[in-house]
Amino acid sequence: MSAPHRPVDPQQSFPAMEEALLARWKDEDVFHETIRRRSGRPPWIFYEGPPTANGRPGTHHVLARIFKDIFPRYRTMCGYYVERKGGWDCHGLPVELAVEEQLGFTSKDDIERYGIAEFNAKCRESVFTYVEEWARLTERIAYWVDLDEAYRTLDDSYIESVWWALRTIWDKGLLYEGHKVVPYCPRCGTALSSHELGQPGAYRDVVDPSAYVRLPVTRPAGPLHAGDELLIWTTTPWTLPSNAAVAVDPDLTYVRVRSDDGAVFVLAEALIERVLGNGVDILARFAGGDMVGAAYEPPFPFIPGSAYGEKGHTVLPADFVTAEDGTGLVHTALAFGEDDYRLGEQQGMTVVNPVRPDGTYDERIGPYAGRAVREANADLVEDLRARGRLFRVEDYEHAYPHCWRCGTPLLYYAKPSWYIRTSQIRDRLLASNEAVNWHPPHVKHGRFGNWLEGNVDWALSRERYWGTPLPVWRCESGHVHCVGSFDELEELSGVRLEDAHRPYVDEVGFPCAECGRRMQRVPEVIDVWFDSGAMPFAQWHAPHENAEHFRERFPADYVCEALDQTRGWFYSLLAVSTLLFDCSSYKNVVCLGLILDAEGQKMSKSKGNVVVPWEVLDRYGADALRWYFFTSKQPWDGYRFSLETIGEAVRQFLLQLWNTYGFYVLYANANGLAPSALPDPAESSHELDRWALSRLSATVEIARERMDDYDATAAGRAIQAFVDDLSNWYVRRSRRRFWDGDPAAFATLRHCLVSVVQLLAPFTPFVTDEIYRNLDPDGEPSVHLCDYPHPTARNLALEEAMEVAREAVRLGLAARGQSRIKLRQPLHAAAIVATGREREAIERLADVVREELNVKALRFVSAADELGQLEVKPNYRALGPRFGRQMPLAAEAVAGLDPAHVAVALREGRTVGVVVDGHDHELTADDLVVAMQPLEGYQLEREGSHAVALELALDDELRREGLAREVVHAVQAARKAAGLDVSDRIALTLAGADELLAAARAHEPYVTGETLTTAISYDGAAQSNGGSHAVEIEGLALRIAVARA
RNA sequence: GGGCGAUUAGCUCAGUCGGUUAGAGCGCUUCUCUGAUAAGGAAGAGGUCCCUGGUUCGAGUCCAGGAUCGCCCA
Repeated sequence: MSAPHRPVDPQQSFPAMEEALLARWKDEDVFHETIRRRSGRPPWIFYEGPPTANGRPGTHHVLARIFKDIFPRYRTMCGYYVERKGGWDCHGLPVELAVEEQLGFTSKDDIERYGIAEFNAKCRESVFTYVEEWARLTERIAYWVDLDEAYRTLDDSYIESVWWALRTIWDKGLLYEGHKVVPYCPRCGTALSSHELGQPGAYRDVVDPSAYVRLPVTRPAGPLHAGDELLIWTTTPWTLPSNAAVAVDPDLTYVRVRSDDGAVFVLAEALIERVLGNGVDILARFAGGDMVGAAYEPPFPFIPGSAYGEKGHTVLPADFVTAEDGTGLVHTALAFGEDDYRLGEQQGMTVVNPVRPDGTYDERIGPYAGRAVREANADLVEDLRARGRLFRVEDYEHAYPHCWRCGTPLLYYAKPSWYIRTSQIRDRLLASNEAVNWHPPHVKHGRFGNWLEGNVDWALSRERYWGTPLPVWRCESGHVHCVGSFDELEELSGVRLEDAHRPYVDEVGFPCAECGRRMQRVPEVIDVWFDSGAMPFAQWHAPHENAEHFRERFPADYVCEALDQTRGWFYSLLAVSTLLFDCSSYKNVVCLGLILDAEGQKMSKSKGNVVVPWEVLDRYGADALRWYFFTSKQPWDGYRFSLETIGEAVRQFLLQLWNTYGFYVLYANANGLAPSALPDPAESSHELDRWALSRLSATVEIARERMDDYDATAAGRAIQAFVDDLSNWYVRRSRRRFWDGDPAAFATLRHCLVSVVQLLAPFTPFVTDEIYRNLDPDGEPSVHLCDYPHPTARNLALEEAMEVAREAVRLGLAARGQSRIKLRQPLHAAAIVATGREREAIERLADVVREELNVKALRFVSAADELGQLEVKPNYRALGPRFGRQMPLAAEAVAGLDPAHVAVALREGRTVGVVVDGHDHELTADDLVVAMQPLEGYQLEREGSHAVALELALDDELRREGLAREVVHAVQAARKAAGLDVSDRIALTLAGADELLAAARAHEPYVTGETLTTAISYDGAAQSNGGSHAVEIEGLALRIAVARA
């Protein structure tokens, strides 16, 4: 008889098993088969948010990728057709920076000298530096995604789709060139989008000099006198050479005050004390509006007031001035602040920007020309001091934005730039968001919703090289045209693009349709976030190709990324699709939290606390890592991650599952029971079997319900709870049936195990497939080709009854523990306090309870005062609403009742009367809780109204039986020490104390049966045999010899 | 400075509609069981449910204010 199942190694290395399964999946093409099986079924759409492969994948990428994996797997098993097209984000500054670093470049000039074509060729290579490690990790963690068919944002087809999108937006009048003050990186030579400002590490605390500067009035207005000094405050001294005006709040109260040294300062009244201290002499009070028009001497002489127009170096009214900090008079440098720029626009002033794109002053700033602006701060302040123009300087610590890639402090800087007028469709963005199901839900109207509320136009252009070129052509007369396809460009120019990137696309020109002059592409490329936001259609080259294909796959049912993508991909997806299709690209989204180290510190290379995913995978395997991420907590709360916590996940769950499976295989093989020989588990009449199936069905219900709601955590925990029930209750209580070869027990356990691995397959795809293939050799080739289990009929009464019985067992075992009488020693009876349904439940499962407690009989005690004293308490939940503020009085009245009377009355279905505050009330069984108070000296365990007591008296018969069990225990140990298999038959020889031998004789069928003994002797002849074992049982000697029969 | 979230045992986390003895796992101590054995069971130690105030008969749970941490924004 060959064994029905491959033997299970209890010491199985999970990583080794996983490697073997990876090879089999590859051979059998299981992933694609799971999709092929569902072709023609309803689609369920998943979009992959593209990572960039120019950096190594880290643990946080593993987190994202397994959450991208689990729900598509689940939906596939549920019968949906779930394609999983991978993707790579290829463009953008990170790539350029890596190449610049490699080539030792420090500025854009270096790139231009090197050649854009050559530079972009390097970028193209660099994008995929780590693509193999990404692919290897992706496969190793069993993220089933099609990387062979992955979309790549650098492909010309992808770019053409992006062009189509931009052209469509252009046609709607939502693409425009504007001049705005933008955060600008002087090193990278480009503006940063607001999402880039949102990258981790963008805002850092820095200390800048904050200067109070004196500006003498040269032409007074209103109450001002010539020579009065306007006090202004700035935290960016480098903008002072560009001072164009001073802004005041026309309605705020300002004062002229005389200071100690005789100077007259002008500032807001509310800020006198903060700026000047106490005891100043107020000369005049007036509204800010009164000062408007006054002219002053600027802090630096480099740029004359006239350069800004008529209003240069005068006092202007503005709506953004507050008396919160500073002086109430705001230094205004038109090119370097959004408010400043807007004010200049309103006042018809000319913007003068003496700062070069590389962040240095130009020749207009005399001695400072060529210097990096922020580095000049200190010298500028000294310069002011030397000329008596500095009132005070202090260190000012504030969070200041930095370039998220190169770390350079940004400048706010007026630049021409291309925008998408997203602010105009703000309401549509909000409406799109309304339709999205967010996990966790608070993101929807919290972080993300608030962000949409404050939507500003999308700064789209980048003055860089490696990116999707902005398809806008402009002629010398300023006419502009946006191109929507390569065909269109070819028609216009006669040139077919072979590479849509710079510099090739820059070389294509054509005559202007309006004036006939040559049109040339504008130099900018676009924000990479627009690339990724365009992936729903661009991944298919829609609409130029596959338009229908795309429509069938839009929008996505599911996307998942880390929480930091709220303003990244989640926004770009929503914005692009709302601009084009007026709806969101995704219906359900899961946000993942941050991964911290074991101490709660953010993982970073500089701290050296990064856990490399490979370490975990090599030591514990992918299933362990996946299980930890799925079930340890809600994924958006973030993780405290360490190797140790993963080890716990293995011990807690995977080993328990593995042992239960190993147990099945061991005994199914020992009994030669093949799956085909087993009965239908649903036919079993055994209570434990029916209980297990009902619990299984309950678990299936929860798992499906939670997985449908994208809650892997609760689903996984429910499955784990079932595995625990299976292992620590079903198997434990059924062991006898397994070694007796009861087919119903095997059928039940096998069905439960197979169902469990089907439920778990999306979570831990390796161990589940290993188990499935061995338990169901005639079934599907892989568990991943199975259908997700469906719930069957529950038996709620039985589930409840088992709860009650287990509670009785728990209490009984606790009493055992207290009594110090070993569990191997049988006792006469356990007395259980239970009435009504609870008593029925325990009677129904009496065998289970008796065996577990090792007692001969169960005795029920309905009049519970036999075991302890009754106590009656109010049921607050029921009585609280009824009595309200008189609840304490009611509780008092209840406490005054006679518990014995109450118990009798309630058992007989009568009500109990109480008087509360002079009024009569009737209380029913629901209104009262009858509990036990144990009497002194009883061996009793109680909890609430439940109690179990053990009868401790032993007689000779019980004692003999206890000794017989000790003998069996010793023989089993001897069998094991002799290296016998569990099914080997033996010849057994016993010798030693008469009392032990008598006990064994008295229970000989039991002893021989338990130990698979075919021949037993008590003559001690085995003493001469080398295989003899000497043990001591309760002080009595026993010698045991076993030999294979 | 603003928004969002978190704070429960030494650690990791549950805690439903507000209900009166706040739980689990890990770790620790003691015992026990064992034909799954690096598993299982019992007992013990371990708690200012972040703080303060409020609502309520009753608050870990609801409200307000504050603290600390994290993320996002300015």
